[in-house]
Amino acid sequence: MPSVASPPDTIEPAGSDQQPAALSGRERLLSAAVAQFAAKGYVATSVRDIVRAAGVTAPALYYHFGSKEGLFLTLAREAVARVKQVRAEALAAGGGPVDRIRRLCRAHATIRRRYASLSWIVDQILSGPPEAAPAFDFRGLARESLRLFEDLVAEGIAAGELRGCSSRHLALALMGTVEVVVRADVFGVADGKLDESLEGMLDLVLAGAAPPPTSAPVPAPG
Amino acid sequence: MPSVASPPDTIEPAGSDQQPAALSGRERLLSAAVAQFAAKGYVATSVRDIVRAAGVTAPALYYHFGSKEGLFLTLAREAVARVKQVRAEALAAGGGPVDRIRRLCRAHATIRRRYASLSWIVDQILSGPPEAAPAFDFRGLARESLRLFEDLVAEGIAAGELRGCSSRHLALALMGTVEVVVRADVFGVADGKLDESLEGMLDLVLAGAAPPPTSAPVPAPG
DNA sequence: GTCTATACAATGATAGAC
DNA sequence: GTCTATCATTGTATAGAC
Repeated sequence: MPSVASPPDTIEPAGSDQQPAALSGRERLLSAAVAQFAAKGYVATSVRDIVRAAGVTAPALYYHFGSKEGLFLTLAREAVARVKQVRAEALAAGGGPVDRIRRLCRAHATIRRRYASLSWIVDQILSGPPEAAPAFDFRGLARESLRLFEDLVAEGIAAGELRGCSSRHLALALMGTVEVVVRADVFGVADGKLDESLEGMLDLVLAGAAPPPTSAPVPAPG
Repeated sequence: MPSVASPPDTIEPAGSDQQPAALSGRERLLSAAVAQFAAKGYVATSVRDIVRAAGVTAPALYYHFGSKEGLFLTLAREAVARVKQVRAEALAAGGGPVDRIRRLCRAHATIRRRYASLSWIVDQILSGPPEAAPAFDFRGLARESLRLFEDLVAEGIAAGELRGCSSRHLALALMGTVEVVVRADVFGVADGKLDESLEGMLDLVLAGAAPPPTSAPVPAPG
């Protein structure tokens, strides 16, 4: 019974691309597939490419995953699981709504950089319409994220940490912030400046939603 | 001598997908290719798909563009030209720095929705790394856009329309705003609300960079 | 669970007639 | 400038031995 993510880091081990021969064929296939899909896209990656990189032969792939698409879907499910996990962790840490908003942004940005290959694969499907890859509902994940931000914003408004504004608009702006940091290399932003850029953008966006400096501030309800 | 974009709207005519039989084979090929590339991605689109949709045969494609890649590059060059043109128009209209910033954002968002297919093809190459499509330097275009926003922001700060803040960070936040509007469908935002969303987000982000309401405001230098 | 060997469809591209 | 016919290659996938 195939269960994903049992080994600590099947997918995308830190750094180089050699695979410890100790890994099973199945694991080597998963690992090789992320790299190949990310580098060339789903369609452009052939089964031959994957099995060669994994050091196994084609029938091994079909034995474990049934098809190229099956392998992809396994990867996709793992990606979703990781996002949900990171989300939960970021929220569990507590703090005020704005603190949690910032943490959630950082968490999103971090996981998308840490698992850049997986993340790109997801993007491929999200932005790119059908047939570019097997059907998989990543949109649900995106909508969930937006909803999460909206709820946090609403909470922040209720708590007086944010001024009354459209929670939808602020939530979208926050997601845009994360989006742009993740694709920052496209704009020529140095890797070392990504954290700084994210914080700077968050400062700006959240400043736009800061409550007006009234003479009688509302520190906490009640 | 192949020259692109001579006819008013070779690429992506409004609405449906029928092609007026009056168009030349070359034009029909271009038009069909955008649609197909956008729908399935570069690699997943076969030469046969394109020529069938264009109502011509394979040798016609090779006669005009030399290869599938050549056809793609022709499209890519046209996309870049359109972006530069729209940019120029948005800036030429004059007004204060903040006005031009807003116009530039709207222009970016509009053109990317108007030429959604072309735009998606560009994204495919921008976000997705090599081999997913022929090499083409769209990054230069993205960097140019960022630079443009930075300059406008700097100008806005100098003019007192914006408070002193990192022009890089504000520029990135603005690009994120556009980015998120373009991909708004991913988050389940209704098409009819895109304009409203963009304006709302711009209000928020620009509010975060608004100059402090000093007792002695600085309406204009000198 | 992994291999060798192979089936068979689809691909990008071309030769040469008109 | 467009066609018919075709090539070599690569694609996904499988049968059957070990």
